[in-house]
Amino acid sequence: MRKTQVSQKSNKTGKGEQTRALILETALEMFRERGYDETTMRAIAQKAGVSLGNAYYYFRSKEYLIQAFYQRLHDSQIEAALPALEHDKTLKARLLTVMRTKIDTMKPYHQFAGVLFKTAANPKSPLNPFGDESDPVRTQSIQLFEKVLDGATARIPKDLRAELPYLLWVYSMGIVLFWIHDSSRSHRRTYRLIDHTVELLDKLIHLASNPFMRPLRKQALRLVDELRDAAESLDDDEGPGDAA
Amino acid sequence: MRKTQVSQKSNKTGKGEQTRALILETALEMFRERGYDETTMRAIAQKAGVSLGNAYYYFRSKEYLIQAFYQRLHDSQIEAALPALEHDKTLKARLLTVMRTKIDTMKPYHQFAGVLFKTAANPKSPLNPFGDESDPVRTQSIQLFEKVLDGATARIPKDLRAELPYLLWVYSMGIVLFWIHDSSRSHRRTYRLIDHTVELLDKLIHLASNPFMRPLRKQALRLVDELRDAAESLDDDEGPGDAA
DNA sequence: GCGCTTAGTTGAACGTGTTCAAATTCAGCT
DNA sequence: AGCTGAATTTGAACACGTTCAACTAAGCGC
Repeated sequence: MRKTQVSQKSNKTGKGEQTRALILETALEMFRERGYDETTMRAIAQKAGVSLGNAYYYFRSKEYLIQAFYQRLHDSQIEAALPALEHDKTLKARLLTVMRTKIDTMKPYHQFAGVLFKTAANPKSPLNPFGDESDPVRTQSIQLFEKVLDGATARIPKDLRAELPYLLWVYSMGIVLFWIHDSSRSHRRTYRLIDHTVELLDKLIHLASNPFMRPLRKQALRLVDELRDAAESLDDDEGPGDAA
Repeated sequence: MRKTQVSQKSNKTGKGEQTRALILETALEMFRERGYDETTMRAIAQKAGVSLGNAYYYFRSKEYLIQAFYQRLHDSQIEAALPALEHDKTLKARLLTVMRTKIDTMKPYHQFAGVLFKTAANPKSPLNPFGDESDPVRTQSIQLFEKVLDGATARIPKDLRAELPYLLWVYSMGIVLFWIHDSSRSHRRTYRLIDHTVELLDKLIHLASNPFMRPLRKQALRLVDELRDAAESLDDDEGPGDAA
Protein backbone atom coordinates (compact mmCIF):
# COMPACT_ATOMS: atom_id res chain seq x y z
CA MET A 1 0.00 0.00 0.00
CA ARG A 2 2.69 2.44 0.96
CA LYS A 3 5.29 2.16 -1.79
CA THR A 4 3.17 3.24 -4.68
CA GLN A 5 6.08 4.27 -6.83
CA VAL A 6 8.36 1.88 -8.64
CA SER A 7 9.74 -1.41 -7.50
CA GLN A 8 13.28 -2.70 -7.50
CA LYS A 9 12.79 -6.15 -8.86
CA SER A 10 13.77 -7.07 -12.40
CA ASN A 11 15.11 -3.74 -13.63
CA LYS A 12 17.74 -4.32 -16.26
CA THR A 13 17.61 -0.78 -17.58
CA GLY A 14 15.37 0.58 -14.88
CA LYS A 15 12.74 1.54 -17.37
CA GLY A 16 10.42 2.82 -14.74
CA GLU A 17 13.06 4.99 -13.17
CA GLN A 18 13.92 6.43 -16.53
CA THR A 19 10.36 7.40 -17.27
CA ARG A 20 9.97 8.84 -13.82
CA ALA A 21 13.07 10.94 -14.22
CA LEU A 22 12.01 12.08 -17.66
CA ILE A 23 8.68 13.29 -16.38
CA LEU A 24 10.26 15.03 -13.42
CA GLU A 25 12.87 16.83 -15.51
CA THR A 26 10.30 17.97 -18.00
CA ALA A 27 8.02 19.19 -15.27
CA LEU A 28 10.71 21.13 -13.43
CA GLU A 29 11.88 22.74 -16.65
CA MET A 30 8.37 23.87 -17.45
CA PHE A 31 7.77 25.08 -13.92
CA ARG A 32 10.90 27.19 -14.15
CA GLU A 33 9.89 28.69 -17.47
CA ARG A 34 6.18 29.12 -17.13
CA GLY A 35 5.42 28.78 -13.46
CA TYR A 36 3.52 26.10 -11.64
CA ASP A 37 -0.08 27.04 -12.16
CA GLU A 38 0.49 27.78 -15.82
CA THR A 39 1.97 24.37 -16.44
CA THR A 40 -0.67 21.71 -16.91
CA MET A 41 -0.22 18.03 -16.34
CA ARG A 42 -1.28 17.52 -19.94
CA ALA A 43 1.46 19.81 -21.18
CA ILE A 44 4.05 18.03 -19.09
CA ALA A 45 2.94 14.66 -20.35
CA GLN A 46 2.93 15.84 -23.92
CA LYS A 47 6.35 17.45 -23.78
CA ALA A 48 7.73 14.35 -22.09
CA GLY A 49 6.20 12.23 -24.83
CA VAL A 50 4.12 10.31 -22.37
CA SER A 51 0.45 9.86 -21.71
CA LEU A 52 -1.39 11.86 -19.10
CA GLY A 53 -2.20 8.79 -17.08
CA ASN A 54 1.40 7.74 -17.09
CA ALA A 55 2.44 10.92 -15.35
CA TYR A 56 -0.03 10.05 -12.62
CA TYR A 57 1.39 6.57 -12.43
CA TYR A 58 4.67 8.02 -11.24
CA PHE A 59 3.45 11.05 -9.38
CA ARG A 60 0.36 10.65 -7.32
CA SER A 61 -0.56 14.28 -7.88
CA LYS A 62 0.80 17.48 -9.28
CA GLU A 63 2.02 18.47 -5.86
CA TYR A 64 4.30 15.49 -5.66
CA LEU A 65 6.25 16.99 -8.51
CA ILE A 66 7.02 19.97 -6.33
CA GLN A 67 8.09 17.77 -3.51
CA ALA A 68 10.74 16.28 -5.76
CA PHE A 69 11.92 19.77 -6.55
CA TYR A 70 11.92 20.65 -2.90
CA GLN A 71 14.18 17.73 -2.11
CA ARG A 72 16.55 18.65 -4.90
CA LEU A 73 16.76 22.24 -3.77
CA HIS A 74 17.51 21.14 -0.28
CA ASP A 75 20.34 18.86 -1.38
CA SER A 76 22.15 21.65 -3.11
CA GLN A 77 21.68 23.90 -0.13
CA ILE A 78 23.45 21.43 2.12
CA GLU A 79 26.16 21.08 -0.46
CA ALA A 80 26.71 24.82 -0.55
CA ALA A 81 26.58 25.40 3.18
CA LEU A 82 28.96 22.76 4.47
CA PRO A 83 32.17 24.01 2.82
CA ALA A 84 31.30 27.59 3.62
CA LEU A 85 31.09 26.72 7.28
CA GLU A 86 34.77 25.79 7.49
CA HIS A 87 35.90 29.35 8.04
CA ASP A 88 33.42 30.35 10.68
CA LYS A 89 33.92 29.73 14.34
CA THR A 90 31.43 31.88 16.18
CA LEU A 91 27.80 30.96 16.42
CA LYS A 92 26.76 34.21 14.85
CA ALA A 93 29.03 33.83 11.85
CA ARG A 94 27.98 30.24 11.32
CA LEU A 95 24.32 31.02 11.46
CA LEU A 96 24.77 33.87 9.05
CA THR A 97 26.57 31.64 6.61
CA VAL A 98 23.93 28.95 6.65
CA MET A 99 21.06 31.33 6.25
CA ARG A 100 22.72 33.31 3.50
CA THR A 101 23.66 30.27 1.47
CA LYS A 102 20.16 28.99 1.90
CA ILE A 103 18.75 32.04 0.21
CA ASP A 104 21.55 32.08 -2.35
CA THR A 105 20.66 28.58 -3.39
CA MET A 106 16.99 29.26 -3.71
CA LYS A 107 17.42 32.53 -5.57
CA PRO A 108 17.01 31.20 -9.12
CA TYR A 109 13.65 29.73 -8.26
CA HIS A 110 12.13 32.70 -6.54
CA GLN A 111 9.36 33.32 -9.03
CA PHE A 112 7.77 29.96 -8.72
CA ALA A 113 8.67 29.27 -5.12
CA GLY A 114 5.50 31.00 -4.09
CA VAL A 115 3.48 27.98 -5.03
CA LEU A 116 5.74 25.86 -2.92
CA PHE A 117 4.55 27.48 0.23
CA LYS A 118 1.07 28.17 -0.93
CA THR A 119 0.22 24.54 -0.34
CA ALA A 120 2.89 24.00 2.27
CA ALA A 121 0.59 25.40 4.92
CA ASN A 122 -2.01 22.80 4.12
CA PRO A 123 -1.60 19.95 6.61
CA LYS A 124 -2.80 17.49 4.01
CA SER A 125 -0.28 18.51 1.42
CA PRO A 126 2.84 16.44 0.92
CA LEU A 127 4.67 19.74 1.05
CA ASN A 128 3.73 20.46 4.61
CA PRO A 129 7.18 20.62 6.20
CA PHE A 130 5.90 19.11 9.43
CA GLY A 131 4.24 16.17 7.78
CA ASP A 132 5.47 12.62 7.39
CA GLU A 133 6.25 13.03 3.76
CA SER A 134 8.79 15.75 4.46
CA ASP A 135 10.57 13.78 7.13
CA PRO A 136 13.82 13.13 5.22
CA VAL A 137 14.28 16.74 4.23
CA ARG A 138 13.34 17.97 7.66
CA THR A 139 15.76 15.64 9.41
CA GLN A 140 18.61 16.64 7.14
CA SER A 141 17.83 20.28 7.70
CA ILE A 142 17.87 19.95 11.43
CA GLN A 143 21.14 18.06 11.26
CA LEU A 144 22.64 20.98 9.44
CA PHE A 145 21.85 23.18 12.40
CA GLU A 146 23.38 20.53 14.65
CA LYS A 147 26.58 21.09 12.75
CA VAL A 148 26.24 24.84 13.04
CA LEU A 149 26.08 24.51 16.80
CA ASP A 150 28.75 21.83 17.10
CA GLY A 151 31.34 23.95 15.40
CA ALA A 152 30.55 27.03 17.42
CA THR A 153 32.46 28.18 20.45
CA ALA A 154 29.50 29.43 22.43
CA ARG A 155 28.69 27.78 25.75
CA ILE A 156 25.03 26.86 25.82
CA PRO A 157 23.19 25.01 28.58
CA LYS A 158 22.25 21.45 27.72
CA ASP A 159 18.49 21.84 27.82
CA LEU A 160 18.53 24.69 25.38
CA ARG A 161 21.25 23.12 23.29
CA ALA A 162 19.09 20.06 22.75
CA GLU A 163 16.18 22.00 21.34
CA LEU A 164 18.14 24.60 19.48
CA PRO A 165 18.62 22.73 16.20
CA TYR A 166 14.90 22.28 15.88
CA LEU A 167 14.24 25.86 16.88
CA LEU A 168 16.72 27.16 14.37
CA TRP A 169 15.11 25.08 11.69
CA VAL A 170 11.76 26.60 12.47
CA TYR A 171 13.42 29.99 12.37
CA SER A 172 14.87 29.21 8.96
CA MET A 173 11.45 28.25 7.70
CA GLY A 174 10.20 31.63 8.79
CA ILE A 175 12.95 33.34 6.84
CA VAL A 176 12.13 31.34 3.75
CA LEU A 177 8.51 32.28 4.12
CA PHE A 178 9.55 35.91 4.23
CA TRP A 179 11.80 35.48 1.22
CA ILE A 180 8.99 34.08 -0.84
CA HIS A 181 6.99 37.21 -0.31
CA ASP A 182 9.99 39.47 -0.68
CA SER A 183 10.04 41.25 -4.02
CA SER A 184 12.70 43.81 -3.19
CA ARG A 185 15.65 44.09 -5.55
CA SER A 186 18.02 41.12 -5.15
CA HIS A 187 16.02 40.17 -2.12
CA ARG A 188 17.83 42.76 -0.09
CA ARG A 189 15.10 42.79 2.47
CA THR A 190 15.53 39.13 3.21
CA TYR A 191 19.29 39.47 3.62
CA ARG A 192 18.76 42.42 5.89
CA LEU A 193 16.24 40.46 7.87
CA ILE A 194 18.72 37.63 8.23
CA ASP A 195 21.39 40.00 9.50
CA HIS A 196 19.10 41.50 12.06
CA THR A 197 17.49 38.30 13.24
CA VAL A 198 20.75 36.42 13.51
CA GLU A 199 22.20 39.16 15.63
CA LEU A 200 19.11 39.12 17.78
CA LEU A 201 19.11 35.35 18.04
CA ASP A 202 22.73 35.39 19.06
CA LYS A 203 21.99 37.83 21.83
CA LEU A 204 18.93 35.92 22.90
CA ILE A 205 20.78 32.65 23.07
CA HIS A 206 23.42 34.18 25.26
CA LEU A 207 20.83 35.84 27.40
CA ALA A 208 18.92 32.60 27.76
CA SER A 209 22.14 30.86 28.74
CA ASN A 210 22.48 33.10 31.76
CA PRO A 211 21.85 31.12 34.96
CA PHE A 212 19.57 33.91 36.03
CA MET A 213 17.24 33.01 33.20
CA ARG A 214 16.98 29.36 34.05
CA PRO A 215 13.33 29.28 35.19
CA LEU A 216 12.03 31.21 32.22
CA ARG A 217 14.16 29.15 29.88
CA LYS A 218 12.83 25.93 31.33
CA GLN A 219 9.31 27.10 30.90
CA ALA A 220 9.87 28.14 27.32
CA LEU A 221 11.48 24.83 26.52
CA ARG A 222 8.56 22.93 27.97
CA LEU A 223 6.40 24.87 25.60
CA VAL A 224 8.59 23.99 22.67
CA ASP A 225 8.32 20.33 23.55
CA GLU A 226 4.59 20.59 23.68
CA LEU A 227 4.43 22.23 20.30
CA ARG A 228 6.64 19.61 18.81
CA ASP A 229 4.55 16.81 20.21
CA ALA A 230 1.48 18.36 18.74
CA ALA A 231 3.11 18.78 15.38
CA GLU A 232 4.05 15.12 15.35
CA SER A 233 0.54 13.88 15.92
CA LEU A 234 -0.94 16.05 13.24
CA ASP A 235 -2.78 13.30 11.45
CA ASP A 236 -4.15 11.55 14.50
CA ASP A 237 -7.80 11.89 15.27
CA GLU A 238 -7.00 12.00 18.95
CA GLY A 239 -3.99 13.10 20.86
CA PRO A 240 -2.14 10.19 22.49
CA GLY A 241 -3.57 8.91 25.73
CA ASP A 242 -7.25 9.41 25.27
CA ALA A 243 -9.10 6.62 23.60
CA ALA A 244 -12.50 8.03 22.76
CA MET B 1 -13.11 48.71 -10.72
CA ARG B 2 -12.94 48.12 -7.00
CA LYS B 3 -16.56 47.80 -5.96
CA THR B 4 -17.46 44.81 -8.08
CA GLN B 5 -20.36 43.79 -5.90
CA VAL B 6 -23.72 45.46 -5.82
CA SER B 7 -24.60 49.11 -6.12
CA GLN B 8 -26.83 51.27 -3.97
CA LYS B 9 -28.78 53.19 -6.54
CA SER B 10 -32.39 52.47 -7.26
CA ASN B 11 -33.04 49.58 -4.91
CA LYS B 12 -36.61 49.50 -3.88
CA THR B 13 -36.51 46.01 -2.45
CA GLY B 14 -32.75 45.57 -2.63
CA LYS B 15 -33.16 42.64 -4.94
CA GLY B 16 -29.46 42.21 -5.40
CA GLU B 17 -28.73 42.23 -1.70
CA GLN B 18 -31.38 39.66 -1.13
CA THR B 19 -29.97 37.28 -3.69
CA ARG B 20 -26.51 37.83 -2.37
CA ALA B 21 -27.57 37.02 1.16
CA LEU B 22 -29.48 33.97 0.01
CA ILE B 23 -26.45 32.56 -1.74
CA LEU B 24 -24.20 33.26 1.21
CA GLU B 25 -26.53 31.65 3.74
CA THR B 26 -26.94 28.59 1.59
CA ALA B 27 -23.22 28.28 1.08
CA LEU B 28 -22.34 28.62 4.76
CA GLU B 29 -24.98 26.09 5.70
CA MET B 30 -23.61 23.59 3.23
CA PHE B 31 -20.03 24.28 4.29
CA ARG B 32 -21.00 23.55 7.87
CA GLU B 33 -22.72 20.32 6.97
CA ARG B 34 -20.53 18.89 4.28
CA GLY B 35 -17.29 20.82 4.44
CA TYR B 36 -15.82 23.23 1.96
CA ASP B 37 -14.22 21.00 -0.61
CA GLU B 38 -17.21 18.72 -0.69
CA THR B 39 -19.58 21.57 -1.41
CA THR B 40 -19.59 22.53 -5.07
CA MET B 41 -20.61 25.85 -6.48
CA ARG B 42 -23.18 24.00 -8.53
CA ALA B 43 -24.73 22.50 -5.44
CA ILE B 44 -24.86 25.87 -3.72
CA ALA B 45 -26.50 27.48 -6.72
CA GLN B 46 -29.01 24.68 -7.04
CA LYS B 47 -29.96 24.67 -3.37
CA ALA B 48 -30.30 28.43 -3.42
CA GLY B 49 -32.51 28.14 -6.48
CA VAL B 50 -30.18 30.23 -8.55
CA SER B 51 -28.06 29.68 -11.58
CA LEU B 52 -24.39 28.84 -11.36
CA GLY B 53 -23.37 32.01 -13.12
CA ASN B 54 -25.43 34.06 -10.76
CA ALA B 55 -23.45 32.84 -7.79
CA TYR B 56 -20.36 34.11 -9.54
CA TYR B 57 -22.04 37.42 -10.17
CA TYR B 58 -22.14 38.03 -6.43
CA PHE B 59 -19.02 36.20 -5.34
CA ARG B 60 -15.99 36.55 -7.50
CA SER B 61 -14.82 33.09 -6.52
CA LYS B 62 -15.51 30.31 -4.10
CA GLU B 63 -12.95 31.72 -1.72
CA TYR B 64 -14.87 34.93 -1.35
CA LEU B 65 -17.61 32.92 0.26
CA ILE B 66 -15.20 31.95 2.98
CA GLN B 67 -14.15 35.50 3.48
CA ALA B 68 -17.72 36.37 4.30
CA PHE B 69 -17.75 33.57 6.83
CA TYR B 70 -14.47 34.78 8.23
CA GLN B 71 -15.89 38.22 8.84
CA ARG B 72 -18.98 36.84 10.50
CA LEU B 73 -16.95 34.61 12.79
CA HIS B 74 -14.83 37.53 13.77
CA ASP B 75 -17.82 39.67 14.64
CA SER B 76 -19.18 37.15 17.08
CA GLN B 77 -15.77 36.76 18.63
CA ILE B 78 -15.60 40.43 19.45
CA GLU B 79 -19.12 40.26 20.78
CA ALA B 80 -18.21 37.41 23.10
CA ALA B 81 -14.90 38.82 24.29
CA LEU B 82 -15.86 42.35 25.25
CA PRO B 83 -18.33 41.56 28.04
CA ALA B 84 -16.07 38.82 29.37
CA LEU B 85 -13.28 41.34 29.77
CA GLU B 86 -15.20 43.35 32.35
CA HIS B 87 -14.09 41.17 35.24
CA ASP B 88 -10.42 40.94 34.46
CA LYS B 89 -7.88 43.50 35.53
CA THR B 90 -4.47 41.92 35.09
CA LEU B 91 -2.86 41.60 31.72
CA LYS B 92 -2.57 37.88 32.10
CA ALA B 93 -6.22 37.37 32.94
CA ARG B 94 -7.36 39.61 30.12
CA LEU B 95 -5.21 37.89 27.56
CA LEU B 96 -6.46 34.53 28.74
CA THR B 97 -10.05 35.63 28.40
CA VAL B 98 -9.64 36.93 24.89
CA MET B 99 -7.79 33.90 23.65
CA ARG B 100 -10.19 31.45 25.24
CA THR B 101 -13.29 33.14 23.92
CA LYS B 102 -11.69 33.24 20.55
CA ILE B 103 -11.37 29.49 20.47
CA ASP B 104 -14.78 29.06 22.08
CA THR B 105 -16.37 31.03 19.30
CA MET B 106 -14.65 29.13 16.56
CA LYS B 107 -15.29 25.73 18.07
CA PRO B 108 -18.41 24.82 16.10
CA TYR B 109 -16.60 25.34 12.85
CA HIS B 110 -13.49 23.38 13.58
CA GLN B 111 -14.00 20.71 10.98
CA PHE B 112 -14.12 23.04 8.06
CA ALA B 113 -11.85 25.73 9.41
CA GLY B 114 -8.90 23.85 8.00
CA VAL B 115 -9.72 25.11 4.55
CA LEU B 116 -9.84 28.60 5.88
CA PHE B 117 -6.17 28.58 6.62
CA LYS B 118 -5.18 26.30 3.84
CA THR B 119 -5.50 29.18 1.45
CA ALA B 120 -4.83 31.84 4.03
CA ALA B 121 -1.11 31.32 3.60
CA ASN B 122 -1.41 32.14 -0.08
CA PRO B 123 -0.52 35.80 -0.52
CA LYS B 124 -2.86 36.01 -3.50
CA SER B 125 -5.84 34.70 -1.63
CA PRO B 126 -8.44 37.12 -0.29
CA LEU B 127 -8.11 35.17 2.93
CA ASN B 128 -4.51 36.12 3.50
CA PRO B 129 -4.80 37.92 6.83
CA PHE B 130 -2.06 40.36 5.90
CA GLY B 131 -3.58 41.33 2.59
CA ASP B 132 -5.67 44.33 1.68
CA GLU B 133 -8.88 42.38 1.55
CA SER B 134 -8.61 41.42 5.20
CA ASP B 135 -7.92 44.92 6.36
CA PRO B 136 -11.22 45.53 8.18
CA VAL B 137 -11.05 42.29 10.11
CA ARG B 138 -7.41 42.77 10.93
CA THR B 139 -7.90 46.29 12.18
CA GLN B 140 -10.77 45.24 14.40
CA SER B 141 -8.75 42.39 15.77
CA ILE B 142 -5.82 44.57 16.64
CA GLN B 143 -8.15 47.04 18.31
CA LEU B 144 -9.39 44.27 20.53
CA PHE B 145 -5.87 43.78 21.82
CA GLU B 146 -5.65 47.53 22.32
CA LYS B 147 -8.53 47.15 24.72
CA VAL B 148 -6.89 44.22 26.41
CA LEU B 149 -3.87 46.36 27.15
CA ASP B 150 -5.78 49.51 28.05
CA GLY B 151 -7.69 47.78 30.77
CA ALA B 152 -4.65 46.11 32.25
CA THR B 153 -2.72 47.36 35.22
CA ALA B 154 0.73 46.43 33.98
CA ARG B 155 3.27 49.18 33.39
CA ILE B 156 4.78 48.78 29.95
CA PRO B 157 7.29 51.07 28.24
CA LYS B 158 5.87 53.15 25.43
CA ASP B 159 7.86 51.67 22.60
CA LEU B 160 6.80 48.17 23.42
CA ARG B 161 3.27 49.22 24.27
CA ALA B 162 2.88 50.68 20.80
CA GLU B 163 3.75 47.46 19.03
CA LEU B 164 2.15 45.09 21.44
CA PRO B 165 -1.37 45.05 19.99
CA TYR B 166 0.01 44.05 16.63
CA LEU B 167 2.31 41.49 18.19
CA LEU B 168 -0.48 39.96 20.19
CA TRP B 169 -2.60 39.74 17.09
CA VAL B 170 0.15 37.84 15.34
CA TYR B 171 0.38 35.64 18.40
CA SER B 172 -3.34 34.97 18.26
CA MET B 173 -3.03 33.97 14.63
CA GLY B 174 -0.44 31.45 15.65
CA ILE B 175 -2.78 29.99 18.23
CA VAL B 176 -5.56 29.72 15.69
CA LEU B 177 -3.22 28.00 13.32
CA PHE B 178 -2.44 25.51 16.04
CA TRP B 179 -6.09 25.04 16.83
CA ILE B 180 -6.89 24.19 13.28
CA HIS B 181 -4.44 21.34 13.38
CA ASP B 182 -5.44 20.30 16.87
CA SER B 183 -7.59 17.20 16.88
CA SER B 184 -7.34 16.44 20.59
CA ARG B 185 -10.58 15.96 22.48
CA SER B 186 -12.37 19.29 23.02
CA HIS B 187 -9.23 20.98 21.75
CA ARG B 188 -7.62 20.52 25.12
CA ARG B 189 -4.23 20.95 23.61
CA THR B 190 -5.05 24.36 22.29
CA TYR B 191 -6.40 25.51 25.63
CA ARG B 192 -3.33 24.17 27.34
CA LEU B 193 -1.15 25.93 24.82
CA ILE B 194 -2.98 29.16 25.50
CA ASP B 195 -2.46 28.79 29.23
CA HIS B 196 1.22 28.18 28.83
CA THR B 197 1.91 30.79 26.20
CA VAL B 198 -0.06 33.49 27.98
CA GLU B 199 1.87 32.87 31.15
CA LEU B 200 5.10 32.99 29.20
CA LEU B 201 4.06 36.11 27.35
CA ASP B 202 3.17 37.80 30.59
CA LYS B 203 6.59 37.04 32.00
CA LEU B 204 8.30 38.09 28.80
CA ILE B 205 6.48 41.38 28.68
CA HIS B 206 7.50 42.16 32.23
CA LEU B 207 11.03 41.08 31.52
CA ALA B 208 11.17 43.22 28.42
CA SER B 209 9.86 46.15 30.42
CA ASN B 210 12.89 46.05 32.68
CA PRO B 211 15.15 49.05 32.02
CA PHE B 212 18.03 46.63 31.88
CA MET B 213 16.54 45.13 28.75
CA ARG B 214 16.15 48.37 26.88
CA PRO B 215 18.80 47.86 24.18
CA LEU B 216 17.65 44.37 23.32
CA ARG B 217 14.04 45.49 23.35
CA LYS B 218 14.80 48.38 21.03
CA GLN B 219 16.52 46.07 18.63
CA ALA B 220 13.68 43.60 18.65
CA LEU B 221 11.16 46.34 18.04
CA ARG B 222 13.12 47.65 15.10
CA LEU B 223 12.87 44.16 13.70
CA VAL B 224 9.14 44.09 14.21
CA ASP B 225 8.80 47.36 12.36
CA GLU B 226 10.79 46.01 9.51
CA LEU B 227 8.64 42.92 9.29
CA ARG B 228 5.50 44.95 9.33
CA ASP B 229 6.73 47.24 6.59
CA ALA B 230 7.51 44.24 4.48
CA ALA B 231 4.12 42.72 5.09
CA GLU B 232 2.46 45.92 3.98
CA SER B 233 4.20 46.07 0.65
CA LEU B 234 3.47 42.48 -0.19
CA ASP B 235 2.03 43.13 -3.61
CA ASP B 236 4.58 45.67 -4.75
CA ASP B 237 7.13 44.66 -7.29
CA GLU B 238 9.75 46.71 -5.52
CA GLY B 239 10.16 47.78 -1.98
CA PRO B 240 9.60 51.52 -1.48
CA GLY B 241 12.52 53.75 -2.27
CA ASP B 242 14.19 51.96 -5.11
CA ALA B 243 12.88 52.69 -8.54
CA ALA B 244 14.31 50.03 -10.79
C1' DG C 1 -45.31 54.28 -25.56
C1' DC C 2 -40.20 53.89 -27.02
C1' DG C 3 -35.55 53.51 -26.96
C1' DC C 4 -31.53 53.31 -23.92
C1' DT C 5 -28.77 51.89 -20.17
C1' DT C 6 -27.75 49.19 -16.38
C1' DA C 7 -28.49 45.40 -13.00
C1' DG C 8 -29.46 40.84 -12.74
C1' DT C 9 -29.58 36.12 -14.55
C1' DT C 10 -28.78 32.14 -17.42
C1' DG C 11 -26.51 27.80 -18.88
C1' DA C 12 -23.41 26.08 -22.22
C1' DA C 13 -18.58 25.72 -22.79
C1' DC C 14 -13.71 25.70 -21.37
C1' DG C 15 -9.66 24.08 -19.09
C1' DT C 16 -8.16 21.87 -15.31
C1' DG C 17 -6.55 17.89 -12.00
C1' DT C 18 -7.64 13.34 -11.30
C1' DT C 19 -9.43 8.45 -11.94
C1' DC C 20 -9.88 4.05 -14.02
C1' DA C 21 -10.75 0.02 -16.77
C1' DA C 22 -8.63 -1.66 -20.40
C1' DA C 23 -4.55 -2.36 -23.46
C1' DT C 24 0.27 -3.20 -23.95
C1' DT C 25 4.94 -4.51 -22.81
C1' DC C 26 8.17 -7.40 -20.71
C1' DA C 27 10.77 -10.75 -17.84
C1' DG C 28 10.83 -15.15 -16.16
C1' DC C 29 9.13 -19.80 -16.37
C1' DT C 30 7.77 -24.26 -18.52
C1' DA D 1 7.55 -20.87 -28.41
C1' DG D 2 4.03 -20.04 -25.55
C1' DC D 3 2.09 -18.73 -21.01
C1' DT D 4 1.50 -15.84 -16.98
C1' DG D 5 1.33 -12.14 -14.03
C1' DA D 6 3.19 -7.90 -12.87
C1' DA D 7 4.76 -3.44 -14.41
C1' DT D 8 3.75 0.04 -17.37
C1' DT D 9 0.98 2.85 -20.47
C1' DT D 10 -3.10 4.63 -22.54
C1' DG D 11 -6.87 7.98 -23.32
C1' DA D 12 -11.59 8.56 -22.47
C1' DA D 13 -14.43 10.13 -18.82
C1' DC D 14 -15.50 12.69 -14.62
C1' DA D 15 -16.20 16.60 -11.58
C1' DC D 16 -15.01 20.68 -10.60
C1' DG D 17 -14.14 26.08 -10.63
C1' DT D 18 -14.55 29.58 -13.70
C1' DT D 19 -15.84 32.45 -17.89
C1' DC D 20 -18.73 34.57 -21.10
C1' DA D 21 -21.91 35.90 -24.66
C1' DA D 22 -26.45 36.28 -24.60
C1' DC D 23 -30.94 37.02 -22.49
C1' DT D 24 -34.47 39.32 -19.32
C1' DA D 25 -36.17 42.89 -16.27
C1' DA D 26 -36.38 47.36 -14.57
C1' DG D 27 -35.89 52.06 -14.36
C1' DC D 28 -35.35 56.65 -16.82
C1' DG D 29 -35.66 60.45 -20.21
C1' DC D 30 -38.40 61.76 -23.86
